[in-house]
Amino acid sequence: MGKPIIENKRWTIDLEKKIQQEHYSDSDEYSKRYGFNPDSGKEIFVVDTPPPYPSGTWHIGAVAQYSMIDVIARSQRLLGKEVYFPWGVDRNGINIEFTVEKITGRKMKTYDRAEFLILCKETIDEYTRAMRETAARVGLSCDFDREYFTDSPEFRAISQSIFVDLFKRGDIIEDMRPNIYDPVEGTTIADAEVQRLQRMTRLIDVRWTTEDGEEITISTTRPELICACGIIIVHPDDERYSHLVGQRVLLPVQINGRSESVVITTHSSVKSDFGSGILMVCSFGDQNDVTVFRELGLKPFQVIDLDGNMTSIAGPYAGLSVSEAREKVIEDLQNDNRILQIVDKEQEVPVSERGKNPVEIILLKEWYVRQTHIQGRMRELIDEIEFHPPRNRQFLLDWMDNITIDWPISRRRWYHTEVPIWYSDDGLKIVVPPSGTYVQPWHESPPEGSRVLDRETREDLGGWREMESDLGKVIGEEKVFDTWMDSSNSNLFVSGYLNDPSTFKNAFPTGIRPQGKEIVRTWLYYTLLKSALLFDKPAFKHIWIDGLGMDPWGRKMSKSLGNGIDADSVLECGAGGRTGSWKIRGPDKSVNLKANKIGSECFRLWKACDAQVGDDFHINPEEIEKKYFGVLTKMFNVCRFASQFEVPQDLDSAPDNLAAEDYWILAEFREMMNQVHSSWEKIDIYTAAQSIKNFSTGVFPSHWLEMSKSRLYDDDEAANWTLHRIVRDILDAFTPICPFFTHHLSTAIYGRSATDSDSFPTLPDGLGEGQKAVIWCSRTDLIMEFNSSIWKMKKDAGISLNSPIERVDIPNELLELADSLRRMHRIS
RNA sequence: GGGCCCGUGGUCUAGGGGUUAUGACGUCGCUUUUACAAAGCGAAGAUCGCAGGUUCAAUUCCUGCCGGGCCCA
Repeated sequence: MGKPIIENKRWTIDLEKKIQQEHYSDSDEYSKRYGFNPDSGKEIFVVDTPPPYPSGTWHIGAVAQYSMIDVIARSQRLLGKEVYFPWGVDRNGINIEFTVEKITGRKMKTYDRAEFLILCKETIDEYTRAMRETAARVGLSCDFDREYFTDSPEFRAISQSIFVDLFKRGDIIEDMRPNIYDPVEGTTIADAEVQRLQRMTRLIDVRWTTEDGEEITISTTRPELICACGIIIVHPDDERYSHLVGQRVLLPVQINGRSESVVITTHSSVKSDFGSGILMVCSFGDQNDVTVFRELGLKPFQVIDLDGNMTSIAGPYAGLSVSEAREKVIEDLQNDNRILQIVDKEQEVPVSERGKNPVEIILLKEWYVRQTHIQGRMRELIDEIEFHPPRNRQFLLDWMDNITIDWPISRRRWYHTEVPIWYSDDGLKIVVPPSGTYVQPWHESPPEGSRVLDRETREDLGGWREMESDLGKVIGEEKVFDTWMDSSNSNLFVSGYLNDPSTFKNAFPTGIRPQGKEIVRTWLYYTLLKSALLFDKPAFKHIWIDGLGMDPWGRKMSKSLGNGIDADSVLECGAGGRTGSWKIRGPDKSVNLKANKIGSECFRLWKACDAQVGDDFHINPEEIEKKYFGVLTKMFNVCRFASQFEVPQDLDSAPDNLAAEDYWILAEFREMMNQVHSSWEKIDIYTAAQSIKNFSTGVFPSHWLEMSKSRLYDDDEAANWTLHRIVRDILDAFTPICPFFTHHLSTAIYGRSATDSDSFPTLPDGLGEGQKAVIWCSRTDLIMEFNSSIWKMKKDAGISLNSPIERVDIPNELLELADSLRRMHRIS
């Protein structure tokens, strides 16, 4: 026994930052510790880290989620697996295009394409750096040496290779189909990117006239689409209109180059009680129009062009924008005395998620991934995957229930992966690049090794070099991929697909996909789709779907609500003596939250302990400190206490003179550690965290330690062994949650970092297990009750805890502990 | 309109057909026992959202309602 090796009296944020900096500063040591070595011979476990999108500051909810992904990675290392925890950054997409447009005040399409791409790259590089700093600050143990960007040639080459592969198999097709289109941004978008906003619109009752001269009323919010009307429908059971079925009706507006009348028929999609109960079906007002056109085999009219203007079919309205045309049509109808009434009505308008522009459904030639044919098989494959928590599987199944059309993957944007295709002069053949080569067809020719395919049959016709002269002037495709087309390859990329086939064999299906529930319908679904199409396999072994970070009142954090919390402010709270304070707009009034010290370790401990996976969690810095910093202080002091006693030479085998209380606590300890071990195996962070926390701040220090102090001070070998064995093992078991904390303590006391531990610590065989251990565990409650009763007795008697006390009977079951209990409480 | 989640002391949270209903924070009281007052121990504090139903027995299961949240249409 001597002075404690641990000098500080408590854990501090400055100490934490110092350890953190040391931890990341030596990159050799870092990669030895956390780098991925596919040849280690251990079981490979790949984490398909969600590549964050750099867009300024990192949302605290996301940082909290990432810290838990790190807990998963570290716990799997502790279980002896070869973990690949990649660090990827998702940099493709319309977001960065918008950012550059905003910074420069110029729309993308006024730039030269190459020049604009450079601007995007420079801007996103800055954000990328800031993000990596936060990643280190919160303790992520990613393999930063293998950092990947989704806009890198290597990543994009994979996306393009997969595209070519799926094209050859017939799973990617091009077709002229109704597409959801954002006319302001000039691009197609997918169903998953459509959002609905409540807006006031005018519902207009228009008088139409049949061939027989009968007048009928049709209500519409889109009178400018009358020129695209393909058919008029009524409900088959609606007797008011049964006499009209089969008649033709004249369009009440002027048109050009199409029939001036349409036929009336029946369709069950009509709601008879909406408006007059007669519905005009136009190409295309909404998704139902698309369905009716398809079901009835009608030929759609292309009345809106790519700029959102009316085409020649609209006759006098040609060239006007959609909204101008609407006003003009209303005015003309009014002059014609064809408007019966106009009612203001609240309506849900579909808008694009990114640009918030009202979208149109128009006919476009686009690329699609076929998906409707494989839904059944996907369900079978999804059944093989373990979900955490199981109930969150439902989000995915619900989304899949609603899939009725193929996935449009081409976009008319720029900072994305290019569709890797060139078209022959006659348009009948296409040229595709060789696997592994990234191409930009809009400004370059097909590279060496490209192949020529029949555009229709997909048959390989030969090498590009040999056939070049027959193809005429090839034209590069200008369109790009939807960003999900890239990000849905993340698991394949990190598992070694195409780049490292031997690793891929062992690493796929990918170990785990951790993500938030808000992107189940996109990132998760599309990834599963890819694996189903390419390999007929599930993409993952485990899927971990966490809830969302909310403000302290349970509302989503957002700029408009003014309730956001910056991640760095929480991680830096307490550093250099600076406290944290947050002014947050609550439901009623603004509230000031204050905290003195939080940091990464406390933050991670909070997230691990406070909410089960899948539940939304409230982020309140005040509570994080209040509830969890004390836990760190307590555990720190237990270690500090232990550090004053010399560490036994041999911690692997127990001395044979263990006292009864040692057997007891080792039994409790073994049970707790079994619980933690199986929790780490089940990816149950919450239970592991709670188990460690409860044992090491509760029964262990308050009962065993107090009971054993006198033996420890007397240099009792058994007590000393028990103390150090438990403390050392706890640090190992706890290291996934608080890596810097355990690294510091274990290095100081035991000369080796808990973060390096690659096997879950287990007590020597026989110790703390078996029949006797079960009996000891059954006595734990009694031991704690007995101790409490003495403490209470002394308190009631008004004497201090180290005062002697007389005439106390020790319960029969605890007679083996009698000596220790007497010494602990000074019972005479 | 649909799916899912949530409603338990002042606040947050665990549990789950029969318990004395778990723990944390806060409050109050007591205590500086050779680790820890940024601590320990103890106490007070809950008709487990509301209304029905099933049951010998409901906080727990079922139905409906109310309130909050997320996603979708």
